[in-house]
Amino acid sequence: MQKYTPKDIEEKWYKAWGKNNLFAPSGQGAPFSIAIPPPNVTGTLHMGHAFQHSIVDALIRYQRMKGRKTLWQMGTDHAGIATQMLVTEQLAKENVSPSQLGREQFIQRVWDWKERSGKTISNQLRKLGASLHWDTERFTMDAGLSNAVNEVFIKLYEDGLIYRGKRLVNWDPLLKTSLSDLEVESKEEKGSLWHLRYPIADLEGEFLVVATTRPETMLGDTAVAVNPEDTRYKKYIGKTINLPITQRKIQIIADQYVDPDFGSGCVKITPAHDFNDYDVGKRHGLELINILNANGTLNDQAPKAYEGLDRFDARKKIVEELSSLDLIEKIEDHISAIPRGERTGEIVEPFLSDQWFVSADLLAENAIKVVENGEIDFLPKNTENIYFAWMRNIQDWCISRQLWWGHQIPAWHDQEKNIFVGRSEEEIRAKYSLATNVNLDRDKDVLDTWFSSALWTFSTLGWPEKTKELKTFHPTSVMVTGHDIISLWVSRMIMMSLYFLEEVPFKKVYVHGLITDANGQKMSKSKGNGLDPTDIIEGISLKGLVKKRTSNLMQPKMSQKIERNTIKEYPEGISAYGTDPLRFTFQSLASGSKSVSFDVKKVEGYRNFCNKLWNAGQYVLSKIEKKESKPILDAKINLDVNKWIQSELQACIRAVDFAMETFRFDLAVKAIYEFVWNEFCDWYLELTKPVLQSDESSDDEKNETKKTLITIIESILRLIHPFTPFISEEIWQKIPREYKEAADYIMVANYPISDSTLTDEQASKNICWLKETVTAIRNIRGEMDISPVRKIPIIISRGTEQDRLNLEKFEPLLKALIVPESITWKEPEDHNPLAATAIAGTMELLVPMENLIDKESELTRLSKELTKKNKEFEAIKKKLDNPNFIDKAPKAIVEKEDLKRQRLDEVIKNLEHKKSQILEI
RNA sequence: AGGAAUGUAGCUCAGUUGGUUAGAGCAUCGUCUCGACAAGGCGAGGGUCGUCGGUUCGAAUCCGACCAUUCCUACCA
Repeated sequence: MQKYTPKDIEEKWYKAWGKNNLFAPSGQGAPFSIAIPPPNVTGTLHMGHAFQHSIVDALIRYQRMKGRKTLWQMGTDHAGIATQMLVTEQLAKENVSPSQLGREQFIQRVWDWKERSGKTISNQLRKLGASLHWDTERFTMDAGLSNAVNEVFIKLYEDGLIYRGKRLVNWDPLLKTSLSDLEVESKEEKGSLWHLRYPIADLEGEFLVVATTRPETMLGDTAVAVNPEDTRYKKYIGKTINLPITQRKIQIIADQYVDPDFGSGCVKITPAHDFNDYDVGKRHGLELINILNANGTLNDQAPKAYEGLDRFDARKKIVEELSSLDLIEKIEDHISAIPRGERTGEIVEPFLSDQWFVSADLLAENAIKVVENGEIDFLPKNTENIYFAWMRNIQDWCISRQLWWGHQIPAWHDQEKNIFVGRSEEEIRAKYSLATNVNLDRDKDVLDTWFSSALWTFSTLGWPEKTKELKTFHPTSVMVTGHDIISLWVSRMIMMSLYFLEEVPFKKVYVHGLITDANGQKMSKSKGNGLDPTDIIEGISLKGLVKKRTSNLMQPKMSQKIERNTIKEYPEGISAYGTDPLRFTFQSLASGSKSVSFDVKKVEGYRNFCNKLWNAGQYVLSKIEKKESKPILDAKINLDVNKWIQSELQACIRAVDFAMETFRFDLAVKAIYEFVWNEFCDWYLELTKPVLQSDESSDDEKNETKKTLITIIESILRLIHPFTPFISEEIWQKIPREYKEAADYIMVANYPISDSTLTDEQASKNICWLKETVTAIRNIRGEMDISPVRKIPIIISRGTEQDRLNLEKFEPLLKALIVPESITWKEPEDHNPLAATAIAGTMELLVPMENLIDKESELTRLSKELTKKNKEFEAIKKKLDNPNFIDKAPKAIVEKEDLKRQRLDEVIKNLEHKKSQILEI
């Protein structure tokens, strides 16, 4: 028999599905669509992607099997900054700089790179089993989407929602581009606070002390501000400062912004290099002195000695010079939040430059409404707080980037700095009747990548054309994403879709957690704790893993530590667990919590589960022969075991449906896991063995059992398919056609629907009795170290009439599961031998002690059992002794408790009796 | 500073609207080649549900305070 080997069964099916066009929307059901959060075209699949796409694929496959016309729209984005950086780095290895190459050639290089590497992520998604519709794959830079971007830009400009202006923006001096607020990360870092003495003009020897974390910015100071109420400084307001080094004179002004209790109560004002100072400057009409070049060096506004110096070298020099002038009061250690570019890690500077902005207020207003009124639901509900918080305090969005890779802004400038926005130079010339001697230059900036991503749900469906796809699949059904992306992307999609289509982009936003390592640490290259989903699917040696984690480190010093940790955590590397177990693990983690820790041990557990399912499949298939299908399929179901497992299956289907409706993927897979392993494998399969093997069971019984076996496993496979597509397809394909749903592939078979007529409570009760009885005997075996194959005599005592009936009915099954030497029924009044006792219901199961059972161990066992039961009894007694409980609690509860008390009382008396009997020996 | 979330077994997490003895996986211990499965079977141990108070007949669950951790937003130069 073939062993479960994920690799052997996973590779072939994806191709088969694709060949048969199963990824394309089909059928007449209500549309269900999801737009993939576009991965970076030059990127690779990371754990977050794998997690996210596993969830989406489960949703998509579930709805597809439910008969919906299902589209999972594939596409990638151009990731302006990340991709431009990457290609620049490649060029650097050839000792070529982008400027040497020129804009056009550089862009060509990026396209070349995209052609080469763009397939990596697609292939990884295929490996993951993602049932994406590849035929309509889109890319943010392709012609159609670029056209959509232009249309949106032009319309927003014409409607007055896009404007251009000189503003202070976040500037990355390495990339020499602006960044939006959301692309800047501020973290606390150690630094210094320099307290500078600024000499007051005309007052020899008097100073104002200002503090700063960036001394070099003093070269751009145009004022010193104090609080107007500050009595210490009132007298200086209106006077001037001789700004050291520069020899400029700057005013002392009064502004409420200054906190008199912080530091000296004096603040240097540098309007061109600080966001707060910018506002102060505006209020007071201060001059803006920009002292920086785009690359972070000082410009000609700085004294000659400083011109051309890098900002941090300038800082050192300023401090030295001030120090030699005795103008430094003190230097303190200081921790402050340092803003860094998300991609480059470079310290971002507030920088004065011409930029394009989307004014956000109007767009935000509508976007807030649709979430408030429930047109869009966030799941889990509280994630909408992130959305509201950002939306209600929205700032205008800086959309221009000084990059080459991206959508070039469709605007032209003439000599007089007039701006013309349009589809092309020709169109503009015609529209504005510009003479041929007017020179037009195209704006050099490109748009923020998120500008094109904001159109994603509709641009990928063909907008601005009124396509059939757009009509059918928009608004999309769900957006699945991480909470870190709500402001950056989700909110902007909502704004754009509302403005341009007057409908929401999606009806639901499911926000999943962030994948961390097994210790709850964020996975990162620099910590060396990251995992590549491909390595979990295909396996990797320890050596390979160490190499992966330690190569291209920003801090090579970490290398040894990373290696040690890796050896400790994965001494054997990672074995090839396969896609299905990885996917099942991700589902089990999707509980709605904010962060989810990923442990390879979990994958191992679910790999074992897949193995279990595999073996169960083997067992069932081995019992079914094609040629006898007729009597099997015609069989009527009479046996309790068969009715019971059907009931359990129905309950499981209901649980899965409920979980899927509420986006609790963890509960969905848990329901399946428990049903398959704990009921189907542990009990049902074992119970079919005596029926199928025994000569005493009739052909009818055998046939109905075979029928049930195959029915249940076939349903299980369809039930589990959205979560583990490959193993389910593999086993399902081996089931002879006549036993299964009419479909060529399980992927497009119908999803199981729960059928309440298949629920049989009496059968379930009876099987429950059987399980309890078996468990009780197994407990004695286990505790008494009696080998499971050794035959033991069993006496059943104090049983009810129902117990006796059950015993009769299930004797063959009991015999198979508990391997008794004999089973004897005794009436309560009969004398019982000394025996080990177990309780099932109120019935006593006795295993006579002779030669089998040790007195001491049985006493321990009885005591343990007694303690448990007594504790329980006390708790119930306490309740029932409370008159308030009897009075106020619902009758049903009180009766239930009372019944429990009676039963326990009986059980305890029996146990005590047994104990005293043994003590007497 | 403001906002939000989390705290349940050694670890990672479930626990629907308050109502049996608070569950699972992994880890631990004992035991078993029993014809699907040692990637397994069978059995066992392990928890004052962060702390304190309140509401209630009854609280892991509802309310308040506190402690701890995490995230987001804004940062005082």
